[in-house]
Amino acid sequence: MNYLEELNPSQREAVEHTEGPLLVLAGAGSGKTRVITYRIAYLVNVKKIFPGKILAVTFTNRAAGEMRSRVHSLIGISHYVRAGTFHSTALAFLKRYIQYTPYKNGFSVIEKDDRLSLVRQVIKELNLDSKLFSPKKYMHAISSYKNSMRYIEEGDPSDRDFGERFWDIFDGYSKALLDQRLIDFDDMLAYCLRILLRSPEVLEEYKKSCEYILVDEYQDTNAVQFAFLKILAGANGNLCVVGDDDQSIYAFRGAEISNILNFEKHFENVREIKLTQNYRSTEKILSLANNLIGYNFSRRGKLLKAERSEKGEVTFRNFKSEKEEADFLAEKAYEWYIAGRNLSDMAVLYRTNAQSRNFEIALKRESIPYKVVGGVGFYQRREIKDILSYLRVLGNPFDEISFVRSIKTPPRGVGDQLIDKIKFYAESERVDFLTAASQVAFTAPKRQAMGINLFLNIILTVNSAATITDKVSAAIRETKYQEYLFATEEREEAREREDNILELINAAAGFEEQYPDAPLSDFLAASSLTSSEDEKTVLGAVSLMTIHSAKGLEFDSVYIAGAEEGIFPIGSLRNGETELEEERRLCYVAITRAKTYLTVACAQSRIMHGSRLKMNPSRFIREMREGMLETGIPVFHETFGEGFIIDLGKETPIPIADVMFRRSGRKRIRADFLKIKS
DNA sequence: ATCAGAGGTGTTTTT
DNA sequence: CACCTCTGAT
Repeated sequence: MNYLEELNPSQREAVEHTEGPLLVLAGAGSGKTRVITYRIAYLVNVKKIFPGKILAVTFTNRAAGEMRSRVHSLIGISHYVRAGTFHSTALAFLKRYIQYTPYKNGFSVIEKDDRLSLVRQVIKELNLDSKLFSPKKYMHAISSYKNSMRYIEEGDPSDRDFGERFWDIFDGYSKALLDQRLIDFDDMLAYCLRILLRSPEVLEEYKKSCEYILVDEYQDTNAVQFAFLKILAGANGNLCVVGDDDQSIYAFRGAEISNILNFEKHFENVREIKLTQNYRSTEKILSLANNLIGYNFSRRGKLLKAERSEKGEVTFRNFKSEKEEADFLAEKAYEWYIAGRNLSDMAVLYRTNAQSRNFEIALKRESIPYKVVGGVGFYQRREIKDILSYLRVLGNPFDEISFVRSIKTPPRGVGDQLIDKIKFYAESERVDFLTAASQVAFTAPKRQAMGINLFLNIILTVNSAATITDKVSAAIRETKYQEYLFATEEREEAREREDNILELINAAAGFEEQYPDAPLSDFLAASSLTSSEDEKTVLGAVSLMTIHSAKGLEFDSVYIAGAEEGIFPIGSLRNGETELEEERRLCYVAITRAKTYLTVACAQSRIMHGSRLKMNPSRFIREMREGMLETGIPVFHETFGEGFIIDLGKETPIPIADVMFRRSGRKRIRADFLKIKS
């Protein structure tokens, strides 16, 4: 087994320690994926474990795919190794044990946007004012509740934590899901766990296929995911979790950093291994990362050591405006390109998606190829949802949202009133929407009946197409979707959307190639589980993305944009320190994406919410540069008084107000105070 | 039934 | 600024 030689001693230990709970604290760039894949290979090849007894879980499909292909190249066959996201794993489980769910006749997956419309609908039906009862907030509350153990145990319904009408809305939403045979993202895991908790025979059986569990990005697990692992592995199980507490950036979505901080309290005889040798970044970059993260208190503590010997290059820039910030990047990208380097080795990272705009404009102007990664995902695009709604309604004719969407787009004379009739019929006769539609068409006036029949004919034609790919093509063709696009949208917009729907045909073909006999519902489920996170960076183009989407990636040159108070850290920190620490971890993630070159940029002013605001450099700049203030010259800062010029030489000086950064003593200045209208 | 325009609202990150 | 919803006109 010569590949063990390709590992350093700690990595090797992590690979070879196969029995009992194992916590691998893997710093950024320390060969985390390598450990997981080699470990699987070791289990199969050396320990002779049947691959079907191994379960590997990650958070993104991209990571799961990568893992599969790397395992494949190590051991040849990877068919029986199950590597997937928590959600795809849960979905596969539910498919297998569907008789244990309330969805014995099948279900389809409801996506985020549709969940929101459903909540909105429920709020409306309860005659509540959507201004007072913000659908977004309630959606979020429902989601948090479903990600808690109270929900799994169907906790105390008198619980009023979420406010007066929460339970009304929650019940309405739950009923709608059940009626429409829909399952949401949170329920995938919730139902899965409920079954495991309540049906010992299922647990017994399923456990056999999970004798060796590996978890990637363990710091991002939430309470339900933790419970899932716990019940499968038990206190002494062969559970190997790999993660980095310093890279926990998903608390807002329920991730519990305590899962990794207190791992050894939940399991017995835990072996802990730290991976601190960094193979990615140069020394200068790592020292910035180490300095910065040292300001956090809630962490296990570790120092990354650079294995690369090159010094690397770190630059701080302070620009007049967001425009200059973008122009500078465009210039840098041009130089990079002229120097014969690959633009895909370069990335711009920002805190919020909205920041991409200026960079897009600047790069477009200079004709530099770029790719905005993330943002609105492919399957969230309107045109894609429009076409897929036809397939979805075929897959699940009880799905009201997909039914409504498909029957009214493109418009064909079926309006809200007619749709209400169909809904009413479906409800009173307890039939699905397609049946209801055809029934209503009999009694409706000619004109209305024509619209419905037009729609039903399209559905029939799509249904009779043999393959999934053909179904997609049929939906596009029969709805005359392209014509519709060019009739209603600007040329360029329509062209782009057209490209996307053609890409959808490719996606379907690709899916069928990979899973030749999979039913339509599998394709639809896969599309629901595919997020913008899974999009790849493009060869020969600069990548633009949020720091969240950059997790797990690396680039030779990284440009961190908008390092300003109010942006990064973001200006809405409610729980003070806890959230600030998460922002700091986010910054740590951003820095550690860089291999050789790192630029941190801030602007003195920027347009936000429509008006130009004065901005101040992020405290993170100060923190990461700690110990590098060789020649700090005191200076008067117009807003905050005494401060320092910390950046000397060719760069524009960065004035930093001392009061902003003093760690002890005076109270922290609130971020919204920092936004001063000019 | 459909669309255009006004007005109001909020704005982090996403499996 | 950008999005969404609601309204009123066609």
